[in-house]
Amino acid sequence: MSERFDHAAVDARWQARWAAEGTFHADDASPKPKSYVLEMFPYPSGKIHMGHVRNYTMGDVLARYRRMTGHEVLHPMGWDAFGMPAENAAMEKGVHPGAWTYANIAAMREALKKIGFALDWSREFATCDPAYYGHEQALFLDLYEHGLVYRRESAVNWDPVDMTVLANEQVIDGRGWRSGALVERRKLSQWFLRITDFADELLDGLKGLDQWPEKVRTMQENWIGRSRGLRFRFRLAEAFGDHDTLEVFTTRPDTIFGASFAAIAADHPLALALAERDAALAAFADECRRTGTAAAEVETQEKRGYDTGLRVVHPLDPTWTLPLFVANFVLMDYGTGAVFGVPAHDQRDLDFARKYALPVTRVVAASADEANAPIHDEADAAPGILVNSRFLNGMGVEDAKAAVIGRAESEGWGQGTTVTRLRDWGVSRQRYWGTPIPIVHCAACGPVPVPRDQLPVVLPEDVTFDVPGNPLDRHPTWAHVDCPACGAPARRETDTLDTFVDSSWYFLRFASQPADKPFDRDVVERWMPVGQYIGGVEHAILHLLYARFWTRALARIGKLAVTEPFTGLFTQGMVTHETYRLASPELDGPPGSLWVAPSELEEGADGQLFTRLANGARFPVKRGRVEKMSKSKKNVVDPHAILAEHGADAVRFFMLSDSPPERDLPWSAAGIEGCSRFVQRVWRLTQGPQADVGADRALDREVHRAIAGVAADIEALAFNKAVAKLYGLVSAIEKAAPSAARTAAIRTLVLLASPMIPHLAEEAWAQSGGRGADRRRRLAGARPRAAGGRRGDDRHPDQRQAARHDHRAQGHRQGDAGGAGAGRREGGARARRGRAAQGDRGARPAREPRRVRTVAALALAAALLGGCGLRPLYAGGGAGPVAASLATIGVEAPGGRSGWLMRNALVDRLGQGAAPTTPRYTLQVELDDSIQGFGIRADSAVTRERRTLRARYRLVEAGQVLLDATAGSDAGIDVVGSEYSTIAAEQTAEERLVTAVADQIVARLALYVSRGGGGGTR
RNA sequence: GCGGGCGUGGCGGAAUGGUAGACGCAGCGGACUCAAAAUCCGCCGUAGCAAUACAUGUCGGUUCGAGUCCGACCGCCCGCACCA
Repeated sequence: MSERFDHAAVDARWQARWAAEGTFHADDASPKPKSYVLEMFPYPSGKIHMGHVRNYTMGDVLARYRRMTGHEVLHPMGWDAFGMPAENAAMEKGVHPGAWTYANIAAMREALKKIGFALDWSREFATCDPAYYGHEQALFLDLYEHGLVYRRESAVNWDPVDMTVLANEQVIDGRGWRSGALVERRKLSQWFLRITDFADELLDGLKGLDQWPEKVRTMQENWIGRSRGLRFRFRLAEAFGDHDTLEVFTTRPDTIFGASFAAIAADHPLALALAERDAALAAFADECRRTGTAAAEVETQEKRGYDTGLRVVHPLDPTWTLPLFVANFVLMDYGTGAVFGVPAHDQRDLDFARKYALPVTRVVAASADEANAPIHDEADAAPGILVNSRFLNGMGVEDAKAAVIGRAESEGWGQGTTVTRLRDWGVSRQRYWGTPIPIVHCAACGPVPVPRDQLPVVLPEDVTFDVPGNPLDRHPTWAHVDCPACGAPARRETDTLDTFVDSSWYFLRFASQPADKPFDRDVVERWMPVGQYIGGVEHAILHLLYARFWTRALARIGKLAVTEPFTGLFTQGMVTHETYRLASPELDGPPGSLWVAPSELEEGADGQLFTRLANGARFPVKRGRVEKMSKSKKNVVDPHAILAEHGADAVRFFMLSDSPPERDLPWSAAGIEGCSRFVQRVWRLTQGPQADVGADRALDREVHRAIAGVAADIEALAFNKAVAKLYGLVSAIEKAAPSAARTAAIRTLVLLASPMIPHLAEEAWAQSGGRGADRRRRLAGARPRAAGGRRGDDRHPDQRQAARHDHRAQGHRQGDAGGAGAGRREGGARARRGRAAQGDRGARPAREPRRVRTVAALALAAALLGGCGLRPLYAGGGAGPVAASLATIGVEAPGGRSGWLMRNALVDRLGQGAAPTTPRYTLQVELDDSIQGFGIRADSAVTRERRTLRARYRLVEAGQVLLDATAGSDAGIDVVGSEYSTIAAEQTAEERLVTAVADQIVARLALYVSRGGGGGTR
């Protein structure tokens, strides 16, 4: 027997059934808790690559897991279909961008279906469909009508290769993010979205995104770059043309008496005006512009300036003037494009001052005594008190800032303000393959919105790409329309929207897609926000910031109540692969042609790698670094071939194995083979001999441990750990003799592994369904057992148990004990911050109320005790006689974890900060700790463990035993509630048991002591 | 320069402050087989016959106990970068 798992047949069978039965359709009207799991939708380049497979597998495991734990899951897929590659293909191959795109979509859709993702394909759409972008045009007009869209002439980043404008976010090191070409500056009339209006909101909103990676939040914070300071005007000593003042911005108004020069950017209006009369200045400014963007080595660039000869008047002393420079380090884009320099406290200003022999005056010092401590080559940025600063002397830096701002405002020469690095979002693109901007330009009326009933403005099909530039511009008829306002001949806007607009709201359209409007608000609000969003960290700023902005903009204009679109964000690592190069010193020179693809490798008997050249000769190959898969390095592995060979389940499993999901995953042939073996092992278990009778307590424990561990790991998106636990469970089952317990364990294994290897799981489940007690027909659509019935008490079973324990133990520190336990668990939860996969409404608050309820239960227990007439034995408080006696007891506990916990618990309860140095009494404690499994095995669902801790303790004085007694407690651990119900770690139970037993012991000791020590030993 | 992250076997990586190296890969030995594939069993940080000792980048500290917490340093990765 031991037939091998036939992945080709099984994969196809279940994929067809899931599609036919609509297994993964999300029901908007479901009463179940909603869970929206989303992976960043792909650009339809034509091929799926391993990065896609990894990304979507992670989301899929989570979606399937959520479905099994009783959630109504929305897990959609679509296509980010506008963009330049389609136009490039049109230029290179002569195909229409639309035809190219849709062909790619078809190919990629089939590929994704072969991996068996639990997607709701009924919601699929492509952003290049007028049925999508028409609604986008409507939303654009909504924003336009609310003043969040405007048009202005502006210097733009022009990509000369792609012949389009780029947003600041798309310029990387002075180059286009896609083409890599050096970006030029041009003046164009552009449409802008007022994202800067939302800078504060977007920044402040980050604080609430505690399930986002810290790194991404920091990147967005830095990108928005908010700084507070003073904006004020210098008066020019002599006016120049229209210019009689100069506005500057500073974050250090406190240092204003340390100013020794003012400087403006080469593009500053005043600099431009001056340059018209001064050829040398014009030349200098040109030079600044040239080096301005291109220089990556900005840090090393020399600080240079050009003295304009003008002087500005110090705002706090009309007799004091400063020279005005044009300087290469001043940016027109930030603040006002003008600064004043304080050399003593800013390195850049110091370098500049040294070069041009400007005065350096210290105005902040550690103390008044050091007011004239010299500044050498390093500016002093340390905080301190103000010196050499007239009315500011003696103030702290913050006080001085406030004082200067206050004075500026009262005297009217400046005001406190906030400046951000963030610019408004330029969305105009001179491209064909994008969403047409729904505006008509009329000579008489100006820009006029296209009336709603004329939307969508559809792209013309008959376009040519034989010459560079925008085909819409040169289309013979498309742009020529009558003005919607006055009827006169007018011209359509021929720019299209940045494709980042398309991806700024697609998650809303997934949640609701009526034909007549962008989305149905009620339905969207049922699903949103996305509970878990998964994608690459390369979108940390652009896409994620724009999507947050767009969502907030819709909220501001009253279209939506949601402000943050993504509650949980996870950024997964890349799939990498070893690289291989021809090993030849003489060929080491020119890069590019030396890479060897893995498929071209052969391995010699000695382990040496080589490749066959065209003439059949062997050529040695050396291993290179492990790098991101890329065509240029030839280290790409095509998912199609791997899927065909190993099947979807093995590939999925590999994507989750070994590396933590946030880190890079090195692809290896050996690794995927290992996963194939695992799939076959699981299959063999399901096909092997089964037994109907017989218990196996040890195996039960392994199963329970696996259920708890796998569930917790999936929740935390720690897939590699869940995989390891499944391996462990498989090993344990393989080693166990046939029994009813083992048969049940195999069924549990299938359930546990089903989110990862769904095809095998469905097949095995269907096979066993005929004989098992549970006749659910479709595993993927399975409802969790008893999920509804357990909602009434979402505390962990252990905690219910704990409450009973404390009741029994009659402890006097119940609150402490319970509180400490809860606090520890919370700490652990925090440690996994940002990964806890519980962003959906309803799920997240579980932790807090749980703790509150536990504490409340303990308080109730204490109150009941009081009502029974029992009074605390420590009536005298910490200074009472009982307490004093207890404090003289030295504790001897056994080693090991339980021993230490017990000793600490006792020392704590005996009122000792630490063990007494000269104990009068000795408390000897022995511990007996055991765990037993028990439970109802009938449907393998309800099974419990019981952990028991017993202590024998003796109180000894000078070798004489005064008291010899036992204490004990136990905890039930309800291991299987539904397939995935979580149990607390057995260690947690241990800690609670220790505290309970310690309470008993101390209570007994206190009773003994309070009775004067008589009363015998029992 | 600023911000963030990370240093654990041959490799990917485990480890609520509690037996470091789970699990996988690679490797070694064995079983089955005419042989191979597949599968199964065992070994697998370093040194040592062994008992044992030493081991989580380095040096300190906190703790009964530190890979984990704190401080300093070294190294690597990522992001931003003349931001006034």
